[in-house]
Amino acid sequence: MTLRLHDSRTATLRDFVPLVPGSVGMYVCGPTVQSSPHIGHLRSALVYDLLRRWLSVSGYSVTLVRNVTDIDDKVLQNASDSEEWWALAYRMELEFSAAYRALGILPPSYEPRATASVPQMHEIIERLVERGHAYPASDGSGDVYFDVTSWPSYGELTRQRVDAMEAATDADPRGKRDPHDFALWKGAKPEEPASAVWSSPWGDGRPGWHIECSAMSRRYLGDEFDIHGGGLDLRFPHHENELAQSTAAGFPFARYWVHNGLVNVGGQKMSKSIGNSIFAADLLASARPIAVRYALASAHYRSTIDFHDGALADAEAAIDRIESFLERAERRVSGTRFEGGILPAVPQAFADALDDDLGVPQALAVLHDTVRAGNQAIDADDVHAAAVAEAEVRAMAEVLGIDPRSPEWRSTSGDGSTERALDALVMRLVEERRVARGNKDFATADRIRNDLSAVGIVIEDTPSGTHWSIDGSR
RNA sequence: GGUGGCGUGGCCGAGAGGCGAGGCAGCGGCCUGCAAAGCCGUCCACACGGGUUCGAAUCCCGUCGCCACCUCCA
Repeated sequence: MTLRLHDSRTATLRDFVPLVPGSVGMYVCGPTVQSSPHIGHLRSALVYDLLRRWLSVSGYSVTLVRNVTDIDDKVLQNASDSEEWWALAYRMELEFSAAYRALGILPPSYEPRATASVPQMHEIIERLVERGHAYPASDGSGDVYFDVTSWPSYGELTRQRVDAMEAATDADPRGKRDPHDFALWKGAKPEEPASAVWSSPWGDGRPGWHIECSAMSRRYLGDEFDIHGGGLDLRFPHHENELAQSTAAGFPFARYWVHNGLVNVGGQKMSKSIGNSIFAADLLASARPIAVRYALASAHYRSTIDFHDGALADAEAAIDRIESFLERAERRVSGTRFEGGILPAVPQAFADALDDDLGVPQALAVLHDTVRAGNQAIDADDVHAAAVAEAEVRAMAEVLGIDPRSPEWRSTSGDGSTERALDALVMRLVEERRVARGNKDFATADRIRNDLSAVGIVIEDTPSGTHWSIDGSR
């Protein structure tokens, strides 16, 4: 089975056929670095991280470009006397990078900033003006607009007709010929800082929002590329406008359009006015990052996630189950002839699930089924089957970025000396408890177990001895 | 007004004409000194009303409810 993706432009599932066999060029709309990252930004970046990982595991060489919009009305608005817009943008960019890293989102191949591609934007605008699809505003503002009436297929991405669209209420029509025309270039205004002004063939100014993505996708991926991704809320107007300006300029542009669902909180869209936004920093402080990742990844990428209390607890429980199986399997398999001898591979059903429009929920079901089968094998003392299940679970978890045994989620104390010291201390208590249990002194045995539990160390008695672990949810 | 989506067991969340996804929680059992972990069993759901069909959660019609987008939100 080959990968099938839901293409928003055609609203159908389509077999994925790359432009160049063996490689994939993928452009994802990144954040406008105007304020701190929230749960929705994380979900979006995570979706494309999962797609990218699966494409890579499937044998493609993936070039992932995720832009940073570092110049924009809101960036300018949120700047202050004590912090210039570019300083704010960079501070926020660092926050985004930290949040992505914490969630195990792999860095994109390239992460271009809009302000670094202004000449490439000019090139596209020039082509549009030459071809009669864009015009400088007649009011002398220095604005340059895309002429939607000159482009009959405008609206194709969202299947809307221009004449049926609501007229823009907030936008200042200024020198537009049609209220639906959108800005490619915005003439400089006296109140805006000189640092946010670039010269252009149409006068000093700054980029419109949409043009940057057309310019940067082309710069890094070419006139035509495979996949364009972004949040569902960007479909219109942002992606519609990108598509219009790039194709009107003569470029084939994206072959597949992928849109991820949004994150609601308490049944409502997050918004500043309601004050229900969940910021990345708070979220990551409230649970293990691996559990946050699981929680955000476990619903299908196109569905809306209604984030609620308990979502993280569910995810913690699921991760714990995977983790305890892997620890259990590792203990049983190590020292046997199967240790390290099984080539890690994902089960076919798992691959089929991900090939079917990135069916993470079904893929997780396969992972959990394999965990159960592995536990059964351990109970039945079938070491070979246990080792196979262990290798499969790790392979699957690695694809999804939720392998609790992977170095990215392990403590980062470096040389392991802290772990060794702690292990020595705990094992002394475990030995003390073993002796007490041997003497039927269960009061002492239980006291030791309770004391350890009070500091977050869990004791388990198994046929192969007593094991301890740290309760990660604490 | 236009475009699109959703309603599944106590909760989360897949599926899309017949063979009970999965996770969490609960209950019963096995195991255990007691636990924990694990295993087994149990809890047989698809908004409502019609229809099509041998058979519908799935297709069709209608109704109700919820949501998103319609010019600078991931």
